[in-house]
Amino acid sequence: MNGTKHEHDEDAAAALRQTSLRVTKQRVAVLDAVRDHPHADTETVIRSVRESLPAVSHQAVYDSLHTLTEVGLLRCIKPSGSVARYERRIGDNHHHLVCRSCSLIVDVDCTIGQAPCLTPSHDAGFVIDQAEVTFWGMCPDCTAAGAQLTGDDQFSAV
Amino acid sequence: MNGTKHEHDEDAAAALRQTSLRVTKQRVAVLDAVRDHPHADTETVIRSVRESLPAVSHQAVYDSLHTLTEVGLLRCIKPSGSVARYERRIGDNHHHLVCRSCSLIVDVDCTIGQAPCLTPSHDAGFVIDQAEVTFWGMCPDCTAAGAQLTGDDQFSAV
DNA sequence: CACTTTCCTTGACTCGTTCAAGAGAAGCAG
DNA sequence: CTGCTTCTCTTGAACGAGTCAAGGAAAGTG
Repeated sequence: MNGTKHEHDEDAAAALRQTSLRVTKQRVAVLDAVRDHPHADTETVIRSVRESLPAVSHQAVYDSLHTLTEVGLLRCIKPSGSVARYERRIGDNHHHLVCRSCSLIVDVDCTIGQAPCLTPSHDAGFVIDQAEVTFWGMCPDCTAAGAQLTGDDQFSAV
Repeated sequence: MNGTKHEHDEDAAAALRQTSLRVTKQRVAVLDAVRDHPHADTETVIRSVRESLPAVSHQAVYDSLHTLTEVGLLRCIKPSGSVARYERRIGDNHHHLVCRSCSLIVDVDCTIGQAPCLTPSHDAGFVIDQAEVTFWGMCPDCTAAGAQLTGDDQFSAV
């Protein structure tokens, strides 16, 4: 295992110093939590942060996630039917594969060429700045387990 | 103006009869409401339905939207930061352009070829059944008005 | 028309998220 | 190092889209 807790903290602190944000232990812990739990939801981040800082308020985590997303240190994704999830892989506009059964999210790189689907057939006069692609399906585990879609999944899916 | 209220009702009723669902005036009204308000949210559907059926409960509308989506008469979309929205254009897996400023949603047809982006660079073993593409940007009106993104928009956007 | 099954009404409730006020700490100037 | 200013965190209440549950109403069937 390379990458100690301390190195993570240093890395997170350095990232924070490059913004105009203050370096607080809460924010460092939130950045580390998201690094350790890819595509984590807020609840997971809160639990993870509390392992090192038992007294953090949920509001501090919400605030940190918002602020860090605003300055570009985190990216927020919200697949249909899911709560907000955060990731530290930013700046490459990669896309996501979401399991309809267990909500597992996996990163996928751009599909065709380097700017896939960035040109809709007509843009209706819009100034487009991002194309977000979400692939829906079943992850290997759920496929193997023969998982069936629940009514709710079907509803929120299509 | 072609397409009277009565014709719409007949059309909606016919669509319902092709499923195993009962034809109720609430469901007919919901179908008509979604036809009349493309990409309408639930609140809009409720208001629209109450123009002809003042006494419908919000629960009846929620139930109808769910059921109609399940049987494939409606499609539900939920862009990040937006509530659920419904549309009657189904079966062609078209995509959406969303204005970051006013939340206007516009349909766009498939982009490259007929099955755009349906093949991620690696599928991580997933069985993929749908690729959902959302284009984010600014609609013509907001661009002309020089609308700036609010902090909140920026947050939920990237 | 009577009966069965599905659907709608009513009203309470959940859960993720946000709001607001005041206490606390980060960073800077001296 | 010390005090000051400003930003950040804690506390606790509130919000809103959506859901749950029980009983009454209406659609479809024979």
